[in-house]
Amino acid sequence: MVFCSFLSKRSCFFNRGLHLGKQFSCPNSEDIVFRAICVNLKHRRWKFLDQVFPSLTNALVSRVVGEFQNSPQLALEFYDWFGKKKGFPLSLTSRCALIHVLVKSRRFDDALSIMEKLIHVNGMTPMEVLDGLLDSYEICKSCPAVFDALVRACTRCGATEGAYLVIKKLRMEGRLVTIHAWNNFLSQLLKLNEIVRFWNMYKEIISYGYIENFNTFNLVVYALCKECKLLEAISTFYRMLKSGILPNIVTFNMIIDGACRVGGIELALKLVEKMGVMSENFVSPNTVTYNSIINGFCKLGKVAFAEEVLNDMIKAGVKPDVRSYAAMIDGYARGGCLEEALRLCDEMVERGLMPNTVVYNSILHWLYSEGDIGGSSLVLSDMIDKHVFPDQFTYSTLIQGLCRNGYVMQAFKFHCQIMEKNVIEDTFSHNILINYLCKSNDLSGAMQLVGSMFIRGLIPDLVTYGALIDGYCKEGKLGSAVWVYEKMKVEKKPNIVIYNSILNGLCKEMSMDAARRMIDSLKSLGLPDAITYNTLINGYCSCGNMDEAFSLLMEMRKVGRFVNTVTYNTLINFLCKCGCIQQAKELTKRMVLEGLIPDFITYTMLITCSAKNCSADEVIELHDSMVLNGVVPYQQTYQAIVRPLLGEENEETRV
DNA sequence: GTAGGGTTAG
Repeated sequence: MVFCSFLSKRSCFFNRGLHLGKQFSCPNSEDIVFRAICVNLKHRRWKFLDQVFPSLTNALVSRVVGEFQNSPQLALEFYDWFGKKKGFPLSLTSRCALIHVLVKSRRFDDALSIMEKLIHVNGMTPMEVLDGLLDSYEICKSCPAVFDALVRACTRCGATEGAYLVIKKLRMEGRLVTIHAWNNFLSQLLKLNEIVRFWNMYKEIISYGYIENFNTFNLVVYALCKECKLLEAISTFYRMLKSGILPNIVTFNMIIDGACRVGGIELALKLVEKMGVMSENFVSPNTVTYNSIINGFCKLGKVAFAEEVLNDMIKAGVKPDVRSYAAMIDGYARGGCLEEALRLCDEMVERGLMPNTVVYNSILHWLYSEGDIGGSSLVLSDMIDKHVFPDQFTYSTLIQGLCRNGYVMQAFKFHCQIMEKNVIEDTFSHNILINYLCKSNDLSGAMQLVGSMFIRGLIPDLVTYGALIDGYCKEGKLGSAVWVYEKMKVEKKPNIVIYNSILNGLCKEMSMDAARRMIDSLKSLGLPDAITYNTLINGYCSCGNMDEAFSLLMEMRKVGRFVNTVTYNTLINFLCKCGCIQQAKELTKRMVLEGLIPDFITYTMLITCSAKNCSADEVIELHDSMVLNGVVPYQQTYQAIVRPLLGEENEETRV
């Protein structure tokens, strides 16, 4: 050590020595450089290090990093200093040496960022990084946590497959990653919404004999809630308690939010109430808890209740945030109460909360839905004035708003503008326009837009393909639809929406046998939904095969959950078209008995048909009986048909 | 680690 410090104090001498060392290939020259670097690095004498830089080799870098394994900060600074130099690239081994040092000293974030750089910037595969770490493992006397860190790095930079390969290879070498690494991997799968894979992995973990920890349990609860399997989520909660693991606020919130999503707000409220007892008084509701409940009420259209929850929240000392207000503002706007929504905007500002992009997007969306172009323009200018930045949602909301209100040219112009600015990152805006073109029978225009998506590096998704397939089917070009379907199938797994469109195509060209076969195979996959059945019913009705249509209705009743208002409307529509008003009325009665309330379409169909086939009194009687059954008369139909039939003295009372 | 807003189907 004395010798080293002597050298460092005389750097000129050292430099000369180094020169000589090179000439005479002195066997100790690397040692000398190494010692010198160590001493000077200890004192952060970067200028000195700059001078010796030309003599550095990868082997030396690894040695220095190893030497500083107990001073990871210095090792890292050395690494960063080296990174700024232009010379030779650092070998994988030197980088891995540093990773080992950082992990051993529990500086995980630094280790992770180096590994992420290796994968992202240097383009290495996770397996190559793993090989580097394995090669240097013994030399660095590293610890197994380094492999957990690699798995974490992979999941963080989206290399999910790589993460799994790493785990698998380690397993084959007899090295097991810990449950923490698996948890990271599982968490990544949930973020990607890969639920099927999540459960496969989970089974694999359990089969290896790992003991689930707190995080594993929370992930399982989260996965179950995502799948709306609320009871199973709750039973996992109890399994957690049995294993001696106390659930935390996140566990509760996931279940409460899950309950709200399936409309089980009462259960959610009960859970909030019992939270204290169930957690041995460790857990109490936080902002997330209240926001889930608020959102639950808002989605049910009960915004006034949500406001009460907000007041309870404040009373309980939990501060509402922008999300609390965003949910209620969206709730009011969704229900057409824009004024109430704007009132809440003022209220949140008074509470010191500024409306953000989400709040503006929501108001914009519902204003456009109402056709209030003027209002949405004002909101948009306000958004710009207040420097609230638009995002992907804003762009697609504007494009859809312009399209659905007839400003198609402006929508395309706006789309081009934002494309030029390169701010479009997702498929929504394209999908909206493609869908619009498909609906206007401009399939070639739609295909062109798909082409421009590819050019921009945007990969068409199921919605894009769905719009095209549906467009072709509606045009009666089943061949083209199938062509798109085949193209899509290479990359994506079709969903029920796609199948429904194809089914509709088959029905349109009256290939009812093929349609029936299709629904049967969909059934074996457990895929059909209400729309599948309704499409087939509509198909049977269109070919005049009412027997098959009604026997399908029976079949649907047996299955249970698929019969809805549309099912009845389809059948009633065809009975009306055939002039069978009596049967149509009978069917409407049946519909009401099943607890389904006829909507404005049912009302219009029946009134129009009875006006053609029955006496004025019968039409009025039909109107009255429907109103008694809770039907809200469709004003346009009422004004055009029913009202003129009423005597003057009755007019006022019935409106 | 959990909560908000936008696209497809009869």
